[in-house]
Amino acid sequence: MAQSKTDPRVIRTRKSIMDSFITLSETKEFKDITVKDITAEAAINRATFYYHFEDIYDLLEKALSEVLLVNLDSAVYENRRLDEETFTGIFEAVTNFQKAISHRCHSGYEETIARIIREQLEVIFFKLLSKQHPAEKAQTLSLTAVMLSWGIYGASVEWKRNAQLPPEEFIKAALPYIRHGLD
Amino acid sequence: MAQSKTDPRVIRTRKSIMDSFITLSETKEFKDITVKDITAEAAINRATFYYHFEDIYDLLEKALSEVLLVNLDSAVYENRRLDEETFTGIFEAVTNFQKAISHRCHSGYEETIARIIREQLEVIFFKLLSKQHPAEKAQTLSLTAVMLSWGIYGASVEWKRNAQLPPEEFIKAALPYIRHGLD
DNA sequence: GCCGATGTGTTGCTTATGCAACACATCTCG
DNA sequence: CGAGATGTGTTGCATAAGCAACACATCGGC
Repeated sequence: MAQSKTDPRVIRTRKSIMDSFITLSETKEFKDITVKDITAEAAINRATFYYHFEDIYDLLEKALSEVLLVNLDSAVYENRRLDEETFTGIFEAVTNFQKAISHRCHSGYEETIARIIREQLEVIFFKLLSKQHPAEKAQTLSLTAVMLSWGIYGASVEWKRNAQLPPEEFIKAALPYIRHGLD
Repeated sequence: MAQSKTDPRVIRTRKSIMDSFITLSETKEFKDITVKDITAEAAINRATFYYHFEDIYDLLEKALSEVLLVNLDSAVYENRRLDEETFTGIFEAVTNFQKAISHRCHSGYEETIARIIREQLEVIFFKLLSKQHPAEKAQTLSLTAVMLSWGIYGASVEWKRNAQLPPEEFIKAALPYIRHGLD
């Protein structure tokens, strides 16, 4: 509730730029997408791009964060509790995201994407934990969220390496331990 | 080739307003759509609406003209000649248009819509005639276009009244006479 | 009657976006 | 090597779009 509503032009323009970037990324790899490509696709001025984003790496982060955030939010949706179902949904969202972008970033972006995923996971875990344990110290919740995000991300990497099971089966093995720890 | 490119913001905003109007008209009748509805749907400011359109009737005309124009253009597409196929396509576009908006304007707009249709028909006929008879005087071509547009519109009214045949069959009866006159 | 609620246009000022030009960096080709 | 072509970021100024407020009209209910 901090900022008193943002200008609709800003919302439109940012969305247009991000959408164009996602659209282009279905054709080209990230490294082959230029700022000119994006502004041409979005039919906005190049100066306007730099009004909203530092550079194309900034856009990459914000666009991917946004996509992941939407997936995570819809995975959590009504389940405010951090239960097994929510965990499974979150893990599926992460693996879907990884699959979706695996074709588009053949080199050099792995660590960036890893960080994006962990950051978004941390945010959502912190929110869920705060609801579930309102009395707990913020520092404790924050640290727990950090550890969970690293853990889930690590599990998704492991899943990618030898994916015999579907994600929801794969993560099932870990759930009792996570829950036990949480409870 | 007169104006040296229009501002992309203008194109976006006009399109957004017209699209919103068309979208709303799928739910409500024309007479129940307010300027506020449109600007809310389009997420633009009301003052911006009045920057582009006189009032809601102005929008009605421009939006419907645009829709019809697109249909007509795609009906004509590559056939630059005003032959039987083109005529049939144009007639179909008109009847489709009439069908599409017949649910949305229960009262009071019939004459407006009739004029829109005739105006657009006149424009497209004049263009086609000019290509086909470049040597002819503009006044002659213009008058021919006027008469054709009234004629085709009248045929569409007649078709609506007792529509036993599909449009392309219905218009077939008139084609020889039109062609004979044109040739 | 008159009141509040809702819609229409308009206005002055602020802010976001467009545009053209610039300096700089790569890169490629001869 | 040098010259052209392409991409990046930045700047100053022009214009479209946002916002809040206003006056006015219409309508339905008390």
